[in-house]
Parts: sequence; C-alpha cells; structure tokens
Amino acid sequence: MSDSTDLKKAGLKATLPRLKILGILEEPRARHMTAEDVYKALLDMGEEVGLATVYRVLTQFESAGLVIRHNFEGGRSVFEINHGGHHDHVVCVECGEVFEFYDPAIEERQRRVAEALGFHVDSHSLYMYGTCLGMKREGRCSKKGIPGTGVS
Amino acid sequence: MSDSTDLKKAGLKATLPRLKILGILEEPRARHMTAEDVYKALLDMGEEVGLATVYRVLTQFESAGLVIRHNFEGGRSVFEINHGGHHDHVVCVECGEVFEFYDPAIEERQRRVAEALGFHVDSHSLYMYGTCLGMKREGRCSKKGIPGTGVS
DNA sequence: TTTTTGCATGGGAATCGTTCTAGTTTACAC
DNA sequence: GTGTAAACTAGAACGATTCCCATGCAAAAA
Repeated sequence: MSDSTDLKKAGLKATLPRLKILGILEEPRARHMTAEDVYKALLDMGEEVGLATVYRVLTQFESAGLVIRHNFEGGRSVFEINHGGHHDHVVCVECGEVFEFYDPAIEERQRRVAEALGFHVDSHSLYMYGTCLGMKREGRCSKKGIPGTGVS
Repeated sequence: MSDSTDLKKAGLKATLPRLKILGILEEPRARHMTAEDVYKALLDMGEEVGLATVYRVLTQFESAGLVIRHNFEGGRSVFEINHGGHHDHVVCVECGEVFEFYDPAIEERQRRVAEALGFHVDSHSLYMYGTCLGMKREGRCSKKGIPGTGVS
C-alpha cells in the first residue's frame, strides 16, 4: 500500500511534506529520529519544509498511530515508524545505539499488574539504559550520538 | 539519621537550600515532584531559593543517588526521593495519580534480555499510562494534574 | 469552469523547561 | 575567627517545541 493511501486512511490529506516525512521514517536506516533529524533529512533532499511543519506532522502521525513517540533520557522526543508490533527499547548511553526487543512474559506481567490495580492501560514504555557490547569489548562506541538515532 | 548527615555522606555541604529541598522531598505527601513543584513549595515556606538552585540541587541529588529522576510523558522531569527499593510506575493521564509496583518476574526477564544482548544496564524505567479506577468508576479524576505529582 | 471554503504551510516570534554566567555569600577545616 | 573553595541568587541564555498569522492550495459548491 502506498504512503498516500496510508495517509488518507488516517484521515490526513496526502500533502508533500507529509509524504516526504513518512517516506523518510519508512527508510530502514531511519529507525529512531528526532524532529531535527527529520528536518535535516528534508533539507538534504532539497525540500523546503519548515521545522514547525515537521513538528506538526509528527504529532499528527503520532495521533493517527503512524509513528510512536519516545521520551528517552535527555529531554527530546524521538520518533519511529509504527510497524504494528509493540516492542521495548535498550539504549546505549555511550554510542546511542538502540536495540529493540519483545518479551511476552513481561507484557503479560504488566497486564496483570494493571488489572490488579483496576487500571486501564493506554500505552506503556520500557527502556533500559546502559552500555552495549561494542563498548565493553572494544571500547569503540564513539561517545557521541550516532546520526539518525536522535540520541546523544 | 539526619538530612544533614545524609548530605555529608553524599559529599555535599549541608547548606540551607539543600536541607530544605531534601526535607520537602522526604515528606510522604511529596512522592513525585517537578523542579517547579519543589520551587513553589519553597516559596510557600517563605524560603528565598532560586529556581536555578533547585535544578542544580536536584541534579546533584540524582548523581548522589538521593533522588530518582523520571522522564514521564510530557517532556519535563519529575523527581522522587530514593528510598532504596526499585519500583516501576503506573500513571493516570487523567488525574495525574501515580501508582508504584515492583514485579520480580519482570525484573528477572529484563536482566535476561540485557544479558542476551551483552548489554550492561545502568538503569531502566517502566511506565504504564492510562486511566485509573477512580476515573472508570466515578469519573471523578479532575482532568487536571494533582498538585505535587508533577504530572499534567 | 469559476468561486468558495477550509485545512495546510512556512517563517518567525513566543513559550517552556532547563542550564549557564557573574558576582556575592556561606560552610567548614584549620 | 579566618581563608578558601564551594554554593548561592538573579537574570540572561539556551535548546526544543509550539504558537501565530498571512499565504497557498485543493476539494466542494455553484
């Protein structure tokens, strides 16, 4: 299905900025990007899109369920395309690498906890912060956020 | 043990702002507060402490392990006193109420996931967002953040 | 097709939470 | 008590995000 159809389904007009932004986020190498990352990617493509529009569109995408917003440590939001399957994150604070995982047992226990509290869960997030294998083994994490991960 | 001793142990001078802020966070009703909440509490007590000092002190307390910083949805940081026992959080997005829980099974699974990735975990956070029992049962959540929770 | 209507956009200003800077004050070892 | 490094205050600065508004554009109505 085309991006254009995805947008219409979400009740959003298929405008150029929205199509471009969706396209960027769908690239496999995109993974986790800040609004700024997306903005820079647009500029690199030669598109004249305002930063305000990027923020507006990302928020709309989030409401429409097309992307997931994460509030990793550090204050700024990072976005990733929503491929449907929920997963949690492991973030290397040294190199910014982000790993994803899904553990049915954890999901189930969370569901039980919420149930016991009589709580209706809209969303949940689980992040682990630390240092990745590369760091331990070779000390080669750059200590600077990897471009495109939105983590520094 | 006095707050003053706690601070010295953490390698921090026992200054008036630090003692007052620690005192505020230790009150049972404090639970989860933003820097702004703490600042307002100080003003209410008639203390002349700058907002910048509140931020600086909270960050120092975090480094010293005296408080835990959380990045709940919404961008701003909330702080809670560290009583030693790790726990996770359930946040009602309607009334701002925060519930705490600890699930050994979840902790164990997380440990395993990190191990499998060869990842060294410094910290982890698990938040569930939704609506609490009060909301469902009586619709009495105020739709506005409860003062002192730092959540809105 | 032309007109109307209303959402979308871009750019800059505004806002929010947070951190930095400069100059002054304070805690605490001696 | 005194000296010195650390901590303080107020306000400016900062980065991320949102707001504002004049302009643009595309679907609906005429």
